[in-house]
Amino acid sequence: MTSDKPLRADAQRKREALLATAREVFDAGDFFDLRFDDFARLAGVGTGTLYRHFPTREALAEAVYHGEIAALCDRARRLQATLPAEEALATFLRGMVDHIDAHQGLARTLATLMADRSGALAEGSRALEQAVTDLVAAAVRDGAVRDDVGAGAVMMALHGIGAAHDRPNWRAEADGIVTLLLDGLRSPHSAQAATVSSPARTRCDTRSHAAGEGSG
Amino acid sequence: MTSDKPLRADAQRKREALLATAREVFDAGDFFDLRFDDFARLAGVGTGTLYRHFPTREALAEAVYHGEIAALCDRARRLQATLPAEEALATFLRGMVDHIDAHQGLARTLATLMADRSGALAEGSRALEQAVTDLVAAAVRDGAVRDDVGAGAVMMALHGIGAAHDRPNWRAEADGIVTLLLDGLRSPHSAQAATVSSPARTRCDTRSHAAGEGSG
DNA sequence: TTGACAAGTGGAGACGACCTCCATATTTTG
DNA sequence: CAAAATATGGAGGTCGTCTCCACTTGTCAA
Repeated sequence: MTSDKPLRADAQRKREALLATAREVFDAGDFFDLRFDDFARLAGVGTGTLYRHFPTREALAEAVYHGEIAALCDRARRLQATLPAEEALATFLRGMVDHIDAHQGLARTLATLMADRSGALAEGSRALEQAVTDLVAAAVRDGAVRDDVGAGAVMMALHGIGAAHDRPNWRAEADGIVTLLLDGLRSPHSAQAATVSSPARTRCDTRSHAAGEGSG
Repeated sequence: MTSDKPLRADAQRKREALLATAREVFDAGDFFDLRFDDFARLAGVGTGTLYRHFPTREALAEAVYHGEIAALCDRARRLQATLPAEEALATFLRGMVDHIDAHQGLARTLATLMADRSGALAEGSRALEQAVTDLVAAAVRDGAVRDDVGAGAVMMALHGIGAAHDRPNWRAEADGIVTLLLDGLRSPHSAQAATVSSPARTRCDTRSHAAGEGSG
């Protein structure tokens, strides 16, 4: 699908130029402030050419995103090959935060795109998701991590970390959420799960509520 | 700023009409597919009137969002008043998932808006954030929850849950992430033994401790 | 090298959404 | 009731998006 027809030399060159420019603008976080036409001029091509290569803004974003994802998946694989499963997962997640931190603009752009119902990035995400799934699955197999919560939850959390890029205290909070995830994953459900939802405790509650939950 | 000048009777009526329409469209998830002008026609007002009341799409969204937030904050306060801190937090988070689940369209719209750098919703979010912060703080005071991870991380996770609305397995994953958060929050890092001193919970705690503490 | 065909280019201009402006209508006040 | 203040609505200006096609550039066979 990606290379059905070999591009002509100049076409390839223009395409690269567009991608390079896109990457820059992406990283600067100006992706949505820039008229799409100006984009072309900035890359030194005509509007027609821009649209020929990338029919929509999202298509362009997707192309940039693709490389990004590939790198991250690579990293996941390397970690999984060289570290114990649990540690690989932890390192990967921490690394994701570092990565997003180092590419705020890109993160912001991706967040915006993800929110769009276009789903242009959904496909690209799938690869990343597979990597995360593998990491979690390995940790589960090791018995280092509970098996009643899928990797999807972790993906969702990553999603949130990326989406919340503009929070003033982002870095600390992102680290916090990763910590919570990892601690939460270390199978507490077999031992202490009863703490909150157990009948034992509910009965005890009578003390405080009575008026409690009736009103949904 | 919200009510500097008392609106004229008809103005108030039009405003309500717009808000009602907005709420519908919001819930249907069509908020961004609809031409802003058509919005006016749909509510039975002219474009001029629409823009007079809500200068931008975001302003309109913010107005809708505001009521939503108020309701959620109310709920948080009620829970906090009637349940032990830890349970209040847990119930609130589970309830948030229910709420978002029941209002997918709204969730999607909000996610899109949040991603926008406009920050139009930042102010509205602040109230919700305060509510969450209070819930967490109370749980920390009770010793039911670790104190080295702020409420911000929880907000970020909620953000993610809302933002990831279009994942096929959304509900299960959202539940999963909440579970991870809650389990992660139950102070695994500072030993729970030290916290029994908290007066509010002590009386009741003896029982649940007896049930859950064995494995410490 | 050269000719001929395929592949690609670029920017003028059609299109359509967003928003402003003001003549007119409605409410409130004296 | 008249006048003043306030609000309405939609025609039309503005500006970004995207299409279209006359022209340029690359490729390949002889």
